[in-house]
Amino acid sequence: MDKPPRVRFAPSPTGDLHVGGLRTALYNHLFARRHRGRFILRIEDTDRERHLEGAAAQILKLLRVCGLEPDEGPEIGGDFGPYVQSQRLQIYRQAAGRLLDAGHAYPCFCGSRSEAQRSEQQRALGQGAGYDRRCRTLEPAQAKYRMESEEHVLRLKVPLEGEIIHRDMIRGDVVFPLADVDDQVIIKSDGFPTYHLANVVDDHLMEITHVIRGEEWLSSVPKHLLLYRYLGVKPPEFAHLPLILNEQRQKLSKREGTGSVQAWFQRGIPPEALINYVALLGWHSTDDRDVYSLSELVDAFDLTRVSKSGAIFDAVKLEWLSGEHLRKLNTDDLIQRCKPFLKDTEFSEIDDATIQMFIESIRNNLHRLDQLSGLLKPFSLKPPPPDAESLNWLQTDAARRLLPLLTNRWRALPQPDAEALLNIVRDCGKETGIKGKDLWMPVRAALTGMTTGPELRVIITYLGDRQAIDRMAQACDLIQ
RNA sequence: GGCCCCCUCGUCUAGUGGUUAGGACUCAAGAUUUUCGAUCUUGAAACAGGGGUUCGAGCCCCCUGGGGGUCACCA
Repeated sequence: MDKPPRVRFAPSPTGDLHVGGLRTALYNHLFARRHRGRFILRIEDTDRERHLEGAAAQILKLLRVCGLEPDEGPEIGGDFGPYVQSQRLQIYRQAAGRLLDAGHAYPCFCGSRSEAQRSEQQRALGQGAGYDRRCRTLEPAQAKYRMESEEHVLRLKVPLEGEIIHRDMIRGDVVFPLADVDDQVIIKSDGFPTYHLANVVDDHLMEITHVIRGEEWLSSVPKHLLLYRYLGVKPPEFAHLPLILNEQRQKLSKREGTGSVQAWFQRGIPPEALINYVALLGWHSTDDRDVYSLSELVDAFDLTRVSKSGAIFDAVKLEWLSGEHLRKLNTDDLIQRCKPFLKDTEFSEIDDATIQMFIESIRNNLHRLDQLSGLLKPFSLKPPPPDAESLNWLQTDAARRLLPLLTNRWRALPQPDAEALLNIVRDCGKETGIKGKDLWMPVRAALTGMTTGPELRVIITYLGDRQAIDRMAQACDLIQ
């Protein structure tokens, strides 16, 4: 690469960041870092109706949480600002004006409603969709006159024949017959540009060298290429990423629970895991690796190795990866990340040392931080009544023999710490010939009312001998 | 429907003319563990179909089939 590349992530602020957007941002970021280029954030807010207050700030925040800090963008600055399209309207109008003067665009007075009806009719007839180009042949003088007083849009004058060849970094050459390309609106009647115009103008002005975006844009490439041509500028390189799909193999939307980045964070998937997972959706190195940190991704990433086919989002594998990352975190970091998920539990006030003890006892079981309260239930100081399975264990013959015996010996202990208590369990096991599950499950059930959970030693240590002995006694009463 | 893209285990993928088609998730079995996780070992599981080209095709070409995207004054 001769010059350092400049790439951008250009979301529209219409809601949450979704996982498709996150992956697009990630690939752009990886490409920029890999080639020592610049990663730019640009907000494409040309749709005034769908615009959502605060969405842009939220997107930036989430990118930062993921470690994808832009080099330029709103709130950040840079030499090519402003980075918000609604602040660049003058620029688009000028560009559109030049297109109009050069005869590559024309005003259209047809109005949106009648056009929508027409499109539907045409589609019903099996014709190519799109505008019927009624205004394309208006007298220039007359058109100009009407523009003064009538509401209108500006349309791109697409050649009626010929073809346009697009060379894609991922897909190779793609040929589009121009006869199938609509006379796209480039300036709306409210004076705002459409995506196509604003996008092309900005990518040029911001000196974007590589456009890396989702495949849903592939079919509008001819419009964009035409725009570059008519504006007299060299188009950037393009890479169209395969789509991320839901189980129905359709484009994943942010409306679906699995599609929302924020929803995953709320469930306690660490950002590094989401990044890692999403990186693997459409890209893989030649080695057999799956677990990557962001910086390892930067080293390994290669845009030309991105695959062409859509990838189904698999929450199960994401959660596995999440567990892997959670386990890799250093303890202090993990403690801090756990705290928000402890907030509404009975453990909200406990100290870091205890949290650490908790975490270490369940670390291997943890896939999402929102599992914390469930996993920690055995430590509860106000346990619910024993569950069905525990009850079964408490009613075994082994339990009936064991529990009273244990309780009495525990009571008799001068220094009843966890280790001493457990030694008694072992001793009783030997004496009675009860071993394995038969030995330990009744104890666990008596102590926690559950049949799963962390090591008993840790639980007893936390509960304290008093509490432990009391619970044993209660269990004995229960099975009498 | 037009145009465009895509097609290797259930899922994500490795593979660029000669491979027992590899890995990961999931699943199953075994081991280990005071339970469940976790861990280790083993196993099940795929080249959409049909024609070519070639000594030889998952890899190249064509057709069929299937999936998807797009056809807005939304991005």
